[in-house]
Amino acid sequence: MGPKEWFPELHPEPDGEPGRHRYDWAVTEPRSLADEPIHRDVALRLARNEQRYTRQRRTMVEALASIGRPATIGELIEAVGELPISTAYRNLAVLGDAGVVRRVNGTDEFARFELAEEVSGHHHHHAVCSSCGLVIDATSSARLEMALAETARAIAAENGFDVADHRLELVGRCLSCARTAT
Amino acid sequence: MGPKEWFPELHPEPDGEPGRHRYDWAVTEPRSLADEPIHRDVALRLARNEQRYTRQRRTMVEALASIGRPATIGELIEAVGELPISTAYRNLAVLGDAGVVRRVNGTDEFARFELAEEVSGHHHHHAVCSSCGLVIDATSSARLEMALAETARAIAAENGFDVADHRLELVGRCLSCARTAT
DNA sequence: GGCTAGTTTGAGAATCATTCTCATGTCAAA
DNA sequence: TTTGACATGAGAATGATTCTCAAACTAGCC
Repeated sequence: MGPKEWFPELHPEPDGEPGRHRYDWAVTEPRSLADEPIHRDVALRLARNEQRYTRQRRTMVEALASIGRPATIGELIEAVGELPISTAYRNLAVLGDAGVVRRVNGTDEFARFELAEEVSGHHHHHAVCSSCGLVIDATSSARLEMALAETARAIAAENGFDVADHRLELVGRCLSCARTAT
Repeated sequence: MGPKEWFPELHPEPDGEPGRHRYDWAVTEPRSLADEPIHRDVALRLARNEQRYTRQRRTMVEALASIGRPATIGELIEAVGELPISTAYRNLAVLGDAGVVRRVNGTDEFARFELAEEVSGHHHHHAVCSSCGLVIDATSSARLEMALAETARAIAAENGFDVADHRLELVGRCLSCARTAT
């Protein structure tokens, strides 16, 4: 198919370098790659899987961190700005394998993604809006968390299931949908 | 277009009635329609939505009840025997609107369906296998259930979310996958 | 009994989120 | 700089779910 134009309108050739294009996802800034603890952690987890922490992936991690709740693919792409769908899904899969992001199933048909608790350092549960599908983080006190863990442990013992984790899901109406009657 | 053959190989014309076909979903047994409490309840809920409790739908409800855990479309079809996919999805939607069945999201890409707790009378939570996606019911003692409800209530209060329900999900390995290493 | 209106069904087409393909660009290490 | 391995982007493919519509059914009326 010959040398077709590849993303030319978004990334024109830099001046003085004909034939060479600029790519946002190039890993060209070693200085700032690990200047934040979270990025250092992500880079380490990716390295364990022999994966690179490219600029694209860093942008995605930062977008997920800034959104602060499980984000759909659309929300993630919007937050990042330029992000092809195929790359978004592929990198989410890579980050998922590395234990950096976790996939969250809500009530609608859209998958949502959030930073894993081990990366964000933010243990939480989820409140799901049964009307619009919005998922927000729900934190709890240490006392409540202990009761919940104890409950989960006992339920697991009663049912003979090899439980590694537990998740509490609160189903109801988000503030926006609660305002709009029915 | 024209009068094409419609499902002829599965439901041949009954003897002596040329031109007439037999359909499994026909509502032709009023006697046994409501002879069980659960069927009476389901019929009532469907009637509230101006929907009929056809034989197909009753078969689906019975299959869901007998499976005893959230079932995938494939499992449901297998349990029923003859059940077109389109009819299965449509009736699950109808039963869902009537509050008879509930959709359960597991860890894999398959939606699962179970009888609503109001119909089955069986309050429970779910244990999800992170390996194969199997979802089984997990019951808990009254004491644990109270602690869990209290926890959910407090978390909801802390986060200002209009919570109507809560669900606990235990993630781990099912017995079958725990046996098979890795 | 038959007739009519509205409902349910089944097969296949359509939808659409997600995954896959592959040519091309980029990185890291000699 | 060369080379091999990995990352990317556009589009095609996949596949669960939903939609379409003609045909078959039920309920209610005569």
